[in-house]
Amino acid sequence: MARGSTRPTSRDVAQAAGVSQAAVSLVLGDKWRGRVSEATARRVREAAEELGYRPNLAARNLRLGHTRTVLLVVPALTTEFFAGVYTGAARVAAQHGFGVVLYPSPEGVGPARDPFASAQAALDGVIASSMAADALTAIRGDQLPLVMLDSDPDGSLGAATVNLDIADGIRQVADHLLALGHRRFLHLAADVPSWTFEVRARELAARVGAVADTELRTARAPITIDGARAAAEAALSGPGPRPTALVCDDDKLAAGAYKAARRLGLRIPDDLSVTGLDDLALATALDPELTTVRLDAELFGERGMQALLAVLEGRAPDGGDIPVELVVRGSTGAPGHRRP
Amino acid sequence: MARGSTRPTSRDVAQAAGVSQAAVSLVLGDKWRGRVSEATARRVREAAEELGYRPNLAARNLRLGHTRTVLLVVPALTTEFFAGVYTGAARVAAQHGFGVVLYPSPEGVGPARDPFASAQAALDGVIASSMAADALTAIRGDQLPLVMLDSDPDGSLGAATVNLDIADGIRQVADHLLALGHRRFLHLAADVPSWTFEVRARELAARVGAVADTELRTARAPITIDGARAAAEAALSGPGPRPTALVCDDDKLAAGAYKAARRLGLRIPDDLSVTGLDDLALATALDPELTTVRLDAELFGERGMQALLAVLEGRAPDGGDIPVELVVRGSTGAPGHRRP
DNA sequence: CGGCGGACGTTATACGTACAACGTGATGGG
DNA sequence: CCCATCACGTTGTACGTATAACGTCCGCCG
Repeated sequence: MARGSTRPTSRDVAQAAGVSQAAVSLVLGDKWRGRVSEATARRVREAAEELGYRPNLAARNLRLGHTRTVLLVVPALTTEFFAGVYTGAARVAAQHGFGVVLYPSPEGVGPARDPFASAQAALDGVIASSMAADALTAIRGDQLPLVMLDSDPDGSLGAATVNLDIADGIRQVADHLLALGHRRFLHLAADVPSWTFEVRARELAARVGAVADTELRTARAPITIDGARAAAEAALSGPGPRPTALVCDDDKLAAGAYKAARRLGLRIPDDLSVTGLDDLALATALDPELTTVRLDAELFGERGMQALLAVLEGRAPDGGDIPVELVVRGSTGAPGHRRP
Repeated sequence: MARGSTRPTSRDVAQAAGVSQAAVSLVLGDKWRGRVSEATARRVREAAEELGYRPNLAARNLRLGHTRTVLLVVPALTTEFFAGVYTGAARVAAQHGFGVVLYPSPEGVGPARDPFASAQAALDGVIASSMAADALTAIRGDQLPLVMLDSDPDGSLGAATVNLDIADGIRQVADHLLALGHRRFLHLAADVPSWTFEVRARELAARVGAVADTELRTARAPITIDGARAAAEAALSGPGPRPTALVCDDDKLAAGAYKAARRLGLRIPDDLSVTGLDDLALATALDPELTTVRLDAELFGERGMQALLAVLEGRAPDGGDIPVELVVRGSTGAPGHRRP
C-alpha cells in the first residue's frame, strides 16, 4: 500500500525538472507568460505528470487565504428536491471556479453539531459507489485508500470492497415468483454499467433457467420513473404471450412499471406481478404496496466506513456480504386470475 | 459585513490571554495536562471564546498532514438509499473523529471531472436551507457570508435570502380547490419549524378564510410517508363532517395521505381531493397522479449560488422570488360525487 | 563602449498551526 | 550546599504553496 512513499510536492517536481520550486508554481498556476520559456514550462509539466504530482490543497488554501469552496447545508438527502438544488448550485459554482461540498444535516441524533468540523476536506480516503463510475478514474489518479461499495470483489481495482448480498436477494425474488407459478418473466434492468446490476441479471437468469418451460426476456431502462414506464410499456405490449412477472432492478423502476401497467389496463397483481429492490418509502406509497428486497443502507454505510478505517490502519477489512431480506407485499400473486 | 477585520488566529488568542501561541495550541488541543496550569488553561479558553476563535483548518491540515475527513462519492442524490448510506457512514466516522463530505457526481454534463478539486473545503461562504435549523447556530458562530434558502427575508439573521414564491403556489392551490367547489379543508402540515412552512399555513388560512362558509382544520405530521399516513388517517376519521380537500405541505406528505385514504376506503378524487407541493417523481408515480405545485429546484440552487457570489464580491444580491406553477392532475376534482 | 531593458528565472517570505526541544525558577533529597 | 526533579511554560521550526522582490545574461542602441 506504498506506506513509506509520501506524495510528491512541488519541490520534487522542481528537482526533477531542474528548476526552482517557484518556477513550478508559476507554470502550473498558469502565470508564467513572459517569465518562463516555453521549453522549461513543458519540462515542468512533464515532470509533474511523470511524478503524478497533485498540489496540496491545505497548503494552497493556507497560502491563498481562501478555498473557492462553498458549503451547501440541506435538511437531509431524502428528497430529489435538494438533489436539484445541489445540481444547480454546482453548475453555477463551477462556472466561477468554485466547488460545492454537501453537508446533509444528519437525521435523528446528529453526531456532528458543527458542520465545519466535517467539511475540512482534503482527503485521507475514499468510499465510492460502483455506480459513480466516471469519478473512479479521477479517484485512482490519487493514491488514496479506497473502498468500493457493491463492486466486483475480484475486479482489477485492487481496492477493498463492501457488498450487499444482492445475488441472494434476486434468488429469493425468483424463488418467490416461481413458487407462485410464474413461468414467463420480464426483467426490467437498469441501463447503467455497474457490477451490481450485472449480478442481478446473472442470478435471475440462472435461477429462472433452472426450471423447465420458463421464459425470460429483458428490457433496459434508465433509472427514472418515466424511463422505466416507457420501457415497460413497450416490452409488455410486444408480440407473443405477455409475461406474468416483472422483476425490476430497483423500486424506482418498479414505480415506472406501475404506470405502464395502468396505461395498458393491466391490474397488479392479477394480470402482472411486480417486484422491486431497495425498499424505499416509495415502495409502500404504491398501490398495491410493492414486494421488494430490503437493503440495509445504513449498515452498508457503516460497513463501508469501517472497511476504510481498517485500510487506513493497515488492518485487513473483514469481508462477508451484508444479508438482504425479501419483503412480500401486495404486488405479487399467482398468475392468470383474469383472462390470461 | 465586517470587511476589514480578519479572523482571529491562535496568536491573537495568545496575546489576549498573555501566553504564547504554543500554549494556546496545547490547551485547545487538549494536550496540556501537566504542562499548563489549570488557571492559565482557563484564561486561554476564555480568551478564545471571547474572540470567537476558530482554528484555521487549512493550516492544521497542512501541519498534521491529514484531515480526518473522508469523501463519499455517490451516483446522485435522487434516492433515499444513499441518504441512508451517508447517515450510517457519518455515524461511524463521527465515532472515530472523522467527518464525511459528500460529493454527488453531477448528473448530465458534470462540470467537475475531478471530485477532489471540489472537496478542498474550508469555507468562503455558506448556502443553507431554512429547514436545516440546528446547523444555523453553528453557522452563525463563524462570520462566513451566508445565503438562506426559503427563509424569512426580514429575519434577524441579517443574511441574504433567496426564496421560492411558495405563497403564490399555495394561493393557486387554494383558488383551484375553491373553484372546484370545495369548502371543507384539511391542511396536512409539516411538523418542522421553518419559515417556508409558516408561509404555507398563513397563505392558506388567508385565502380560504376570505370565502364564506369555509372551514379549515390542520393536522401536523413529520415529513415521512408513514407519519403523514397516521396523521391524515386520524384527522380524516375524526368527528364532524369530513373535509373534502386535503392540502399537503409537500408531495411526500401527500403520498402518506394516499395511503390513509386507501385504508379508510376513500377514493381520490371522488371522496377526497389531494394536493402536494414540490412535483417530485413521486407525484406521477401515485394513482391518480398528484395535483401539485412545481418548484424549480435547479433554478433555486443557481439563484442561491449567484446570491452568495454577489455577497462575496460586495454586491447586493438581486432579489425577487422565484415563480412557481400549479400542475393540475387527477387527484383533484369537484367534491361529493359519491355519498358525501 | 556604457548602459538599458527584455527574457528567464531564483531567493526569500508568509500563511496559521502543532509539537519537539529547550529554558527557568522553586523544591527537595543526599 | 549542589544537583536532580518538577511544574509551567516558551522558542523555534516545519508543513507546501504563491508571489513579491531580486538577480543575471544577452543583445542592441546611442
